[in-house]
Amino acid sequence: MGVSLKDIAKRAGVSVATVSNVVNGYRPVAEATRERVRQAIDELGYSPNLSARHLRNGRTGIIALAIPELNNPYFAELADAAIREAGLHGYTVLLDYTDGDREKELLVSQGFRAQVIDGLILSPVQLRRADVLSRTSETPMVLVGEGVYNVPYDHIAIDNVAASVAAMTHLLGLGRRRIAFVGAQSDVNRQPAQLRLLGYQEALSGAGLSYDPGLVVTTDYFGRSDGAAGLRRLMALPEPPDAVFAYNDLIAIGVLRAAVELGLRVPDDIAVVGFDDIDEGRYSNPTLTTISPDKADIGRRAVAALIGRLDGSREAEPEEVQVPFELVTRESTLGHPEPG
Amino acid sequence: MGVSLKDIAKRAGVSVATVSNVVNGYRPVAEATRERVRQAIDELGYSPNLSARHLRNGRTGIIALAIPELNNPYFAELADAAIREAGLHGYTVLLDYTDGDREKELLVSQGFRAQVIDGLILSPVQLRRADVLSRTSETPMVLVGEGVYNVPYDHIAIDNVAASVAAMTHLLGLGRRRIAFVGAQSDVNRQPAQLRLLGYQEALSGAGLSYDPGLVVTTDYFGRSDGAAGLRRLMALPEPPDAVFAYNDLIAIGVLRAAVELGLRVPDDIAVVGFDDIDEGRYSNPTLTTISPDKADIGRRAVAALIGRLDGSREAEPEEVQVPFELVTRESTLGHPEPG
DNA sequence: GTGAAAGCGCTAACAC
DNA sequence: GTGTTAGCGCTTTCAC
Repeated sequence: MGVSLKDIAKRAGVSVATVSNVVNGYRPVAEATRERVRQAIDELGYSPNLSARHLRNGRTGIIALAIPELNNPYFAELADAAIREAGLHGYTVLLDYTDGDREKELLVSQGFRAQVIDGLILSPVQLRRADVLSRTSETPMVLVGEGVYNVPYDHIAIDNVAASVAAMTHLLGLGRRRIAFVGAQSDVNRQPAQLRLLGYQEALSGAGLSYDPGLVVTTDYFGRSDGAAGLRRLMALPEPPDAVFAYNDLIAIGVLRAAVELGLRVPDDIAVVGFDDIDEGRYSNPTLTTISPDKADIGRRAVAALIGRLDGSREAEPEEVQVPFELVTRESTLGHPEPG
Repeated sequence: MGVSLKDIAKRAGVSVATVSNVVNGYRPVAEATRERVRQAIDELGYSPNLSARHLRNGRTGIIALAIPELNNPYFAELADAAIREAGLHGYTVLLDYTDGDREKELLVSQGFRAQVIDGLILSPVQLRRADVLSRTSETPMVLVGEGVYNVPYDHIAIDNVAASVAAMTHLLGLGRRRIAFVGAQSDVNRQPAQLRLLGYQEALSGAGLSYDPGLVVTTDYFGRSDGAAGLRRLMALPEPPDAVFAYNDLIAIGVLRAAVELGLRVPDDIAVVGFDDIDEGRYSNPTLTTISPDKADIGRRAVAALIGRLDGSREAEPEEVQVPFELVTRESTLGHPEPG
């Protein structure tokens, strides 16, 4: 199985306990002894067997990040940040997929994998508040995103309602009056969609506009194709919209694409705002105005909070951590710059 | 530490060996006994401790997938497929980042993490053949992508030269004669870029065209911004190109964006072909003609090959597995359909 | 400052 | 078909 503590101990002429102490530094070891052990380790090329260590002390050094999917650049960026931050603390990240499926989210939160991981960061999509409250697993957990509020777990997210209002205010300020929302979910438990829709409604009523349910498009999922299909439906209305606020950037990009296919000019005929600020929107034609949550910050804070719980340095009550966001204005609402 | 085999054994009134056999099914167990054990497991909520199992049999059930980055949708899709396939076989995937950095690729291939993982799938970018040949780690490894050839490891990839020729043949067939290549790498060790460039050159000479090094743009990396910068440089030439073959889709999308900014019509003024067939290219404006490797197949086969090595079912000599590819033609070479 | 030894939970060889 | 037990590599308590 490779080199073990015992091998080193034999080589250095000391006990395994001493080698362990050199490796971990829990107890002082005489300088000369330490040196001999060091040398033996170098010569034999020892590295600790993590399974044995875990079996002993109940830790694996692995945390799980459970997200709906990786194909969505938003989660890819989030995962990226989380993995880097975890690495800084000596933790390894295991990615888990939920497919945005309630059963899988439940499974993950209930401690499927609990034997392998020290803690869990979950980005729930369908999970209900009651599901979280009735969780029995003792594995520390941190929530990210909009899934669930008011539960006894650290929760890292932006203020979705405020962000949506900001997006809408921008559109309203540009004089748009028939603003559609694409990406509502038929499933009432798809929380994030609810919050963004709420912001949409608040902004409308704040501007003295009435809420027209016909302008709210429900989608099955939140991909590019959903956005494209959404715009097609909207443009078939007797009174089509002059702007779209999309649940996320992927949907918005689908809208942009459908606009081209329908021969519409963006933003002249229809302005578009997305949500997430994925890289793709910086190079789309036209470029995409969007809400930019600080994704790296979310990943970092989630990992930091979880590790704080793991090592006991974070003992305060679970916290709702709000991460900053920004409205990034680009061509899909402001128009193209002069070519050249 | 949670429920152990011993707890179940006590509850069911049998030995731990029997419980183990019920759980793992290595040896037959009488139906009645099995039932009692099953019940005890359900009541107490047992799940095996993987660290202990690993300590015993030297397996963790975890394989690592080391890729340059997740932000690139190509790798996100690949990872997605690999993770799903691994799950089917009861394996969990640990994602590792190399940042396309030779040092990190070396570290990974040399068995950093070796204690945690049973095997490794590596997508090398900078690693040299000699690096791979001098590898000492005994952790089974499978290579994916174009990094390195002729090494004693299973290697899953498409035929990059043939794919590049296919892309070029398409452009040549459309009558393009000044075709640029964007995404060559100054570092000669960036293998994939070399192969695609080779295909580019072969196709040119096959068409009786001379190779103009001025039409080959070297980029630092292979992102959207590199593509945009590349096109700007090309269009500043005295004799600008009438087509671009991009090293990958991200670069191609940067090219599409820069074309808009420069006031060029695609494909009328300049046709564009990418490589990878990421989702993004299906919804870009214009949509992107590209080479479509079967990414899911690559992920699946890599995992299957690795697991075959792990469980001993794959004993043949290491193999170069060629995965099919396809040329997908879209608007960036064929032009827009009529709006409506 | 150092060593001996127990035991974490599991599998597999061996005995019955 | 079932039970007993050694031992995987490690940390940690208790002695010295």
